[in-house]
Amino acid sequence: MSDNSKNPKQTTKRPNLSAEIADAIRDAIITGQLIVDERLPSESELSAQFNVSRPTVREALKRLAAQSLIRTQRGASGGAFVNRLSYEQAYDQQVTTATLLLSMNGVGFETACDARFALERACAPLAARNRTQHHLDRMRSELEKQRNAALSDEAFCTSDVAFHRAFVDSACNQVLSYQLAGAIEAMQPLMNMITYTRRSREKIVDLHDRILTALDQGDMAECDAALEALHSYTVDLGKSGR
Amino acid sequence: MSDNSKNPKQTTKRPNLSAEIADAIRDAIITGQLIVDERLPSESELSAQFNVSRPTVREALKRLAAQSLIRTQRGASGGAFVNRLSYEQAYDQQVTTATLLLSMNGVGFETACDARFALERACAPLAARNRTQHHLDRMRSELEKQRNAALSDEAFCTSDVAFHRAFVDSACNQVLSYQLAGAIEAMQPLMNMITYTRRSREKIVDLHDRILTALDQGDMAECDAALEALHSYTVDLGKSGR
DNA sequence: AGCTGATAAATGTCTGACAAATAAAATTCG
DNA sequence: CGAATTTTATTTGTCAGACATTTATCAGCT
Repeated sequence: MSDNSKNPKQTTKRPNLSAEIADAIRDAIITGQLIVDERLPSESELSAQFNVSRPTVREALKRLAAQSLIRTQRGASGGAFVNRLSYEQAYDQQVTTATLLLSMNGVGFETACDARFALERACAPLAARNRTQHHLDRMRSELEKQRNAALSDEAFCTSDVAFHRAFVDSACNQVLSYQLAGAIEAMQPLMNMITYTRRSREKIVDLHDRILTALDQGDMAECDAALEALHSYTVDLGKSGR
Repeated sequence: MSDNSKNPKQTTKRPNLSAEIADAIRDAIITGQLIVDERLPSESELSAQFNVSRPTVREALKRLAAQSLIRTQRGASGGAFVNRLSYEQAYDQQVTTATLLLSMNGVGFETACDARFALERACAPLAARNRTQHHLDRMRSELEKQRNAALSDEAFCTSDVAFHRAFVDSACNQVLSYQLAGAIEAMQPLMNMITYTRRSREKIVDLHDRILTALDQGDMAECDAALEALHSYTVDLGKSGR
């Protein structure tokens, strides 16, 4: 790792040192050569190792920081540390990425909707088995909000998302919750924008109630059926708008 | 946007200009103030606008580049452009993030497995409806590979992943394919490491065959049953190893 | 008109410096 | 001797200016 800069274009004529360095460090983290909370060499040491200037190293480190792979700390015994990727940070990235994918690639409403409900229905069996009173309470609380006719459209939507998030969380599977963060949160604006003028809150609240009741009783078939009904209703709303 | 540097600590004592600038630009992209393929101001102009130096601006831009939000181009009429986030780029990030989440947070084998198969089973209805001959051929081709007893463990696993990827893709829903990239690819090493010594290839191939046959016939119930069987078998393998 | 070379604009990189934060060591005082 | 305080060293954050490299554009020549 000392003289890798002697030969000018060793691999594939890369005019992008900071990206190269970032990739090298990223690989070291992914393969486990650098473990969580381990401190990277200081910027000066890294610039010496890679034979580049400090600004270049810094650009590489910022790339990694943007992915939450490292965190930095100033001062003596400060530096860059391998970051334990938290679910919260991963959620945010997931939501950002999913939002952009939807808005930038002209994904059709029905496609997004199909994906969203397919994923959510995947949670039903686990949710029926693992849900706790805490989850049921969260969902019931949101449902009460939604019954209030004075609620603004925006607040109704937020509560809608919270309801479905609680449902997903009730599967008690962090991986699933993470994976669905994008599907649920990113599609809120999309679905909201398309359906909020025509939807019947009453019907949605009824379906939410069916879901909650089914979950309470551990009836995963009924739960799935209610989700499917919500799916159909939403898709129909989308179609009628075109 | 001109004198935002006059008051030293306007919001929350942030000693991190490059992060602040990156967030500002990111927001502009997400909210649609900057649209795809639009060119950002040059680094010099940005440093003037934000009243910071060019290296600081560059660090901000590298953060965005790391998330594939922008791309840069050298030369006259070059610069930073808002990037159309492609599914391919999103796949990579998804897989990287999911891999790290699993390895860094001590996710149990069963939890990961439950999530993985729940998500994959979510594809079954859509797959049964939308699969094309192309997808079936891809899966059949992988299945043939897997029947070859001379195949190395590693190659068998790669083919296994390719088989499931083809299955997911057969739902013909890009959003779903994107969401499942992490679930399928990131868990390969995990599942492989745990089960490869004890699993029966024959049994797995049989189950793959059931899945493929069911998909061919559009029998989504049978397809789901086969996936559930594969799920149970995998979980059992994990349990017996503990 | 078509090709060629100069020009300008932009990113990529380097050097060197200073500011700010922070922990550890050194010092001072009770 | 022990505790509080000051100093010091280390490291990241920021700045300024410079040069290298790439690339589109345009002037000029054949």
